[in-house]
Amino acid sequence: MPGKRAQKDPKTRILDTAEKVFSSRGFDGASVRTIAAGAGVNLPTVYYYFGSKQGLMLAVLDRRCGPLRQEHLDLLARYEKEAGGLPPSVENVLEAMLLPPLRLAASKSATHAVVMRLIGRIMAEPDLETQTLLLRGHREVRTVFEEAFARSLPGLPREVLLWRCEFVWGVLGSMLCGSQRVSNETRGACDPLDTPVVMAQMIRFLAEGFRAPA
Amino acid sequence: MPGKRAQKDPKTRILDTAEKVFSSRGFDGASVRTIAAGAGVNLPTVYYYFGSKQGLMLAVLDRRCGPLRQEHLDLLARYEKEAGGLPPSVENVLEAMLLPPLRLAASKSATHAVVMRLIGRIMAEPDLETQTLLLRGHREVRTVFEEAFARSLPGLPREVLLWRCEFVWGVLGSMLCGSQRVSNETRGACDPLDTPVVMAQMIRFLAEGFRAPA
DNA sequence: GTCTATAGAACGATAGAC
DNA sequence: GTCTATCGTTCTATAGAC
Repeated sequence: MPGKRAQKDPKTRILDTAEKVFSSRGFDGASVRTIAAGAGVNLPTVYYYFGSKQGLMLAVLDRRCGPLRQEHLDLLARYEKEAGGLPPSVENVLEAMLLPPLRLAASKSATHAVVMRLIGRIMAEPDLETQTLLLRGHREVRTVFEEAFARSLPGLPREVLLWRCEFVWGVLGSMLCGSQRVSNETRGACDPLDTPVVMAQMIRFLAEGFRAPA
Repeated sequence: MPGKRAQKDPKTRILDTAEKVFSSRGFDGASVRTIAAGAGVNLPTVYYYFGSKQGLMLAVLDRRCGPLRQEHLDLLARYEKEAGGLPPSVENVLEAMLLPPLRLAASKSATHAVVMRLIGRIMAEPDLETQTLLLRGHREVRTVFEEAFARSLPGLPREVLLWRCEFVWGVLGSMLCGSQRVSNETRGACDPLDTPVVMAQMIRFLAEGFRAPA
């Protein structure tokens, strides 16, 4: 263990800074130089640890995606268990889907907050190849929730279910990357970083949508 | 009028190319040089007509936003008239909100198609000032639909209505800028460029959400 | 209005000393 | 592992001839 007040190691400082800068400027808008300066290291240090700008971006995502996926799965497992054999309610599945990212986005520790805006932004990533690469860790979670909804709504045709899952990911992404915009345009009436409120509003709205007849 | 088969004027060619390039690469990822080359003009010609990269982006948006807003208003007015004094159904308001951009996005004439992806992408624009500038033409349309929903759902508290409008714009944006992603991830089962299908799916889902009790 | 040429700065990435 | 220095490229934007 390092000294009582030692700075974090350079690799961590670079990741912390990178997720802030990528989050606020986007991948193209961020520069490795800015990240290096913010982390208090020299430019080649970034390349020593991460090889390239894209490698850095992937490392930023990988650091958060594991824990986030685990939160998703744990929450879903808890509701499945509470339902005891029966499928959990649509509301509960939605909560397992939405709460972990929204809670992270609203986290007061800025280092957790920004990466969620980043994830929202990836959904609008221009380059399809890059986007696919960045979303590779998302596929498993997608599938898990597709199946959870299928159990909760056994009558719903597969195609309709897929559409509705996409709608939910779309709303989530727009709340994650557009929290400032939403707050601005509603003159403060709606703040996506107010987790309890946004959760309640989203779940009520989306649950009814999911239950609409096909 | 120019000759029978004369090329369009340079200004138009630049705008056509710019909306393609901005749309596929994003604002930061696009370069003025690429746009100039694609339009068959030299680099300074772009600056002669549009002054700066941001000026070009604004011109690209302005060219489409007027007609699009008009489509929104015309469609809404038609449904208001058809309802004859009564408020139109939530489904009709949703259609007036969603159809013009989705139809444009699916347009076979590529020059109309791309700008819709671009509009979706603006919702994820990193810089808040730029985003506000780019969305300035959107405010009037936002307000019009807020009021239309308020008439169709008179019992709904204002705050809840604002949240639900944001959810709809969020879903729309994600379908506009993420059509390739959605199509990929559902292995072709859901194609946001299939206008009749996506309209039917969205309206059914979102209308029920809107009608959920507060 | 459209061109050649280029300024001036920032970029991603690397070589090589220590 | 971390540094200085820099390569080679690309960028936005402009000066000035025609």
